[in-house]
Amino acid sequence: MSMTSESDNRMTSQVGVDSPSVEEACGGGNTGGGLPLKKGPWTSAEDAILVDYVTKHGEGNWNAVQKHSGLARCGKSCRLRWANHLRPDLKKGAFTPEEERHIIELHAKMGNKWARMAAELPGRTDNEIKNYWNTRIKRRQRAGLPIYPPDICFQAISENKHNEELGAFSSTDSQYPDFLPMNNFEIPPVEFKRLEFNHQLCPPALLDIPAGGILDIPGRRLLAQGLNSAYYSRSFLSTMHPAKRIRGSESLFSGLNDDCSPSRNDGSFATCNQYQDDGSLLAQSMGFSSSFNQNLTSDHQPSSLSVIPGSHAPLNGNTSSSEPSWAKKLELPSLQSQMASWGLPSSPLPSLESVDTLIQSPPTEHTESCNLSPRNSGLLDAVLYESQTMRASKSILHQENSGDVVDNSCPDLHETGWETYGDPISPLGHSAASVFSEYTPTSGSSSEEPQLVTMPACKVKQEKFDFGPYDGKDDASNLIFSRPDYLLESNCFGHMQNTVRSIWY
DNA sequence: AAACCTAACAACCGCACGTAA
DNA sequence: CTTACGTGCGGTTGTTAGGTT
Repeated sequence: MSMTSESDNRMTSQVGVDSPSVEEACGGGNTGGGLPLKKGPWTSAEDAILVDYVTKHGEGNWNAVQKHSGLARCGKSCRLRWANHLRPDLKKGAFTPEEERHIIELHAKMGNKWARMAAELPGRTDNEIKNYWNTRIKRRQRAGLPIYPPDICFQAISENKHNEELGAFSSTDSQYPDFLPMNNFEIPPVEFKRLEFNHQLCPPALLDIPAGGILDIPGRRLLAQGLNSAYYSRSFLSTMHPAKRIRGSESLFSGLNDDCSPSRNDGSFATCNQYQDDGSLLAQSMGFSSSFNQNLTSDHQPSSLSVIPGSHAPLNGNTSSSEPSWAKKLELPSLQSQMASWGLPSSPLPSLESVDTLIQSPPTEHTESCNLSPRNSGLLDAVLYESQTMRASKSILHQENSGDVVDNSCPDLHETGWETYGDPISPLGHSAASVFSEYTPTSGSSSEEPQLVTMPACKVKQEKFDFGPYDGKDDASNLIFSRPDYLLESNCFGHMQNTVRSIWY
């Protein structure tokens, strides 16, 4: 409470009791007899009053605190103060390494569920954890480091595979009581090497995975982002490279329609020069928009598009009334939330909804009948869920692969799956590109300046990324670790664990 | 010494949900 | 069934201290 004490005098002078928006700030606006409510830091005197009151009357009914104690604070503020500072069971001081590790695991599991995380960290508050996490994100953002340690990704996917083999799925957290061994704080080292932004290593390559050969998209996305991108959370992404964010779906998709030639059929990339410095171009150049072009020729209007089997969205861009409830709001870990946001069958932006027509979403029946739901589940659950979803979607596509609706070759199926996570509202283009251009390790020596990587018909700016020394080799063994598909091969994990040198911590 | 930057912390704000009237 | 209220949660902003330039 040193801070409170120190601020006592200051606060009494600085924080007046005449704050104009107090009533709005505290829902209900209970001023208890018209006493103006105070805002700002608490004084020790106020703390004492609150502690005394709670000691006598217990927690709850916070608005009564102000009424009965004369404290010029709204109930909301009282609750917050008590919960975050005055509770006797609070643990003060910095997080221990064990706690930090636990937070990371919990965040991978739960996402920004601070309260739930706090429930698993005795003596810690949601606010504390949130502040810690946000600070940590900033720090790692600045350092260009991934947010989640690779072993968490490995663990998640390994368990995914294991559970698939067992055929046991559960959406409950208790499924993973020991999500990661607490004593396994040491991360296998990852040696990042230069990765040429070769379009053969771009999503087309990622997507050219034999049908049914390996895990479905979620795992690949997981690793693509978890291992290669430092940008997992939407908020994180939204603040990191504003200039690269997709400015608007309108521009993106009008661009796709108007400016991008349907060039995917020959494996090349569309010409979209106007998006050169935009995530949409990156997204296109990464190929995620490629199957848009399968359906979207330059003279296609959205209304002329067909409904992809399994899609909830009518292709005229109207919001689907049958949008599955889980699609409306997903509560996913930061790893997941980014992914999931890309994959939402319906995006919050109406203008994006035309995308929905191109994004294959799981049939409602399937969703409803599925035991797995990304809501309130953790990373693994979401992975499993999405894997199932993708499988179901693939199945549907296979069944209806007549060519009228979707002209699918096997790779296209994968591409469709990849697109499923391609909600342009979230910076998929950015993140997808980030996997290969921004956050794929590049040579320290050769990347002093942003690199322009020439691709068929478009250029992608490759940002400097310093992952440490680079030995100058571009051999496949170096590159392969950047390939999520490789990472998902069932036998790769052990090798990976032994080979990679972490840039974590 | 001043300006600037960053981390850590505290608190506010708006929204959502549950419940009682 | 509707509404108001209480509460919880997550996002965001503001403040301060310490370090760096």
